[in-house]
Amino acid sequence: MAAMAAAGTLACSASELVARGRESAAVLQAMLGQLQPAAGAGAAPHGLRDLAEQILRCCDRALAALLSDHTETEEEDTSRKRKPVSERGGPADVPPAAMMRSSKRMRLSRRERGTRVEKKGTMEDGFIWRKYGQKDIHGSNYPRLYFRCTYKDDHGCMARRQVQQSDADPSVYLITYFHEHTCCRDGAVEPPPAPFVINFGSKNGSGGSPSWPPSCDDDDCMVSPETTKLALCNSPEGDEELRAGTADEEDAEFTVKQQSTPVHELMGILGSPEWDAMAAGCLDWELGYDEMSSFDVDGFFRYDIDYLGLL
DNA sequence: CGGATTTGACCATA
DNA sequence: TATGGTCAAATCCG
Repeated sequence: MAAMAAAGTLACSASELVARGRESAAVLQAMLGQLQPAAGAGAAPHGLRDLAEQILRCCDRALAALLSDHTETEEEDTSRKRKPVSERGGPADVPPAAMMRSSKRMRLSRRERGTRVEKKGTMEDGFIWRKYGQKDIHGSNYPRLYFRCTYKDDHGCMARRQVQQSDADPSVYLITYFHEHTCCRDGAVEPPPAPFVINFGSKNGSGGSPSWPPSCDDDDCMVSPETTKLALCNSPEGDEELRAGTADEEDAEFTVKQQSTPVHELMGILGSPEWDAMAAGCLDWELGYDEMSSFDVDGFFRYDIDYLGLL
């Protein structure tokens, strides 16, 4: 019992670290993208953008794996309490169609926790979501919106999210994620083609290069598929502020403020022994989740973030 | 016309 | 029984 609690705490801590690393990787990818227009002496070495994308994908997978580990355990516990449809014995006059609907209904246990993210100004996260429901929540001024992955049918991606505006600050969206995106694994969905430039540096997106997220005044504004396809697996979260944590761990939240780092500082790292060590660490992630148990995640991300001067 | 969204109903859980 | 999550028919939209 205590071991399970400890494991849960460890998973929360690790997911925070992975999320932080993911933010750093997104910034790194953005900076590499900014190098593109200046092709020549200052241009990003070939393959670095691919590496940045790889880091992002690794972080996404690791985060999803960490979360699914303990949420699936909880699901097992609650599912045992649920009677199979055949045993529920619905009313005799229930039409077959209604029974079919009932059996297809896959509900989350209220005990099942997702990953909570607070986003300011937009609910966009780079993934393509399909809204499947909306509900007025008792005691809340704003309805809760329910989304699932657009590729649920195509690739069986079970990723879902719930979005609700904050009562305290309507410009803040409380987003809770459930399950991992499987739609961008194994090439099910093509990763963004290079070059892909994300402008993280300014809040107003000025500067001429394409920016993420696209400007949108309407709170319900959804990003066009043409735009979103470019970031399917990377989900660059280019908001001025992002807070993330597990939905049941208030104290586990942390804040990441993204800043613009001069490109020349980044370029100073490339090719150095430090960079090689960082790259090797990222590539090792591709070996699988088992290897992560012996990987110094905390040290890696502290090193990464400190070196880039993002904190 | 096909895909996405809306919305009322259904159902599980606390 | 109240509340919240999901379904699916109706509707909207490009």
